[in-house]
Amino acid sequence: MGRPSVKEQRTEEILDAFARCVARYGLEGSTLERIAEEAGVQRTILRHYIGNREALVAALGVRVEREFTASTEALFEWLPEYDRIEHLVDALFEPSLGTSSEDLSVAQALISASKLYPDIGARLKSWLLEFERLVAQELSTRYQRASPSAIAEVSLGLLSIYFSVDAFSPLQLPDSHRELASQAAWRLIRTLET
Amino acid sequence: MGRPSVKEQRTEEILDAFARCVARYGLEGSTLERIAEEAGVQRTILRHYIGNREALVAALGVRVEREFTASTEALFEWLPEYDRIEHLVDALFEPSLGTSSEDLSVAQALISASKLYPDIGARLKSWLLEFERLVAQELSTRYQRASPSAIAEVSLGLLSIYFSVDAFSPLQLPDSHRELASQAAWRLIRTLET
DNA sequence: ACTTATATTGTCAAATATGAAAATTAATTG
DNA sequence: CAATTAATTTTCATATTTGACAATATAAGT
Repeated sequence: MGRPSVKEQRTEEILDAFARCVARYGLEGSTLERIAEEAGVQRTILRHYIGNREALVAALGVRVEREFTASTEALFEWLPEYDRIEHLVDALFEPSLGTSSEDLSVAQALISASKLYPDIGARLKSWLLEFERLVAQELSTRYQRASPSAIAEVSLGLLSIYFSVDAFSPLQLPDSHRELASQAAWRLIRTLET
Repeated sequence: MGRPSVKEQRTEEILDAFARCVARYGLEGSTLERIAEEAGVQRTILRHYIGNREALVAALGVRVEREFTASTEALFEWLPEYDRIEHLVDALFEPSLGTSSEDLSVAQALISASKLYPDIGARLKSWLLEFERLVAQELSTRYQRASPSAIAEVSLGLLSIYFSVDAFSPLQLPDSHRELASQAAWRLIRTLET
């Protein structure tokens, strides 16, 4: 009995708003006021449902790892049976396919801040390593004769290029940059042939 | 006559401290108090020599562009006559050669914040494009038969990998990651052969 | 209608961050 | 040492941020 709880939804809304703020203002720039405004609620609501700033940051860390891991795995699940790598590269470099650009901004901001929040750093690290592992798996399935170290090098390079496209995006480089990045990724992948 | 001015040195010290804070706490997380403490002066000193927060941020932008551009060009000046690309890659991926890791953290933080500070964004953009231009120049001197687009792709890929090594560094990935990144860079470069 | 559990709003105090100016101290030159 | 110029410290006001709790409103079940 009693009034039905909206704790789940509110918590989601709040952490979503928090993530959007982090993408825009960075972690330290995301004040409780801003988060509340972004979520369209009073500031005291944040405290009521989640807790103080420390608790909010911790909750964001947990949520981000969960979401990112899920969407990364969803991406690989979604890959069709054939031309998997082609689809993967398209998803990584096509604007607004796969992981959203905002997510990567959040990831960057949290990685930079992970010296102050080691727990978040650990979570993002495990997400990233899993991402790398999935890419490597994909590559070694296609390029069975490639050595493990070659696979590791290309996987890392691929992810690096992928991340950089987003890291540079606030600079409003010409659109051609995204295409160049995609081509660079393919260059790297092709080094695994024969 | 009168007491000798230390404006130059103080200004340097303050902006250095500011940069260190930005690397650690991000731009929004760098309060005047923290910067002052990092510089070992009173907060009012910042105001006296540079101005309010807005002026400080603007000054940091100017300084960062100047410093980064200078050290990037110094790097290319420093390259010997032969094996220039080998030395360049070493400089980029060897820890603590060339541009310091802290500088790149500052660059990342400022790039993320450049939506709020368009002027800083423009400065970093021009630095980055110059960096890319220099790399491209180096590559096309060595690989004269490579097409301009191939050169552009590899230059961008190279810088992306370079930046990512630093972007990921707070995660304390195994040391092997740096080596993998370097190898990935070489893989990319070798695609320009013949 | 009453109870109950929860949502939502309101209020206050403390801590921190910023802005601005006045007052003081220190080094140099004549 | 006196004058001068600039460095440094002191002080005050204001705005923002955060924390904590009280008070009220709302939607269920009985």
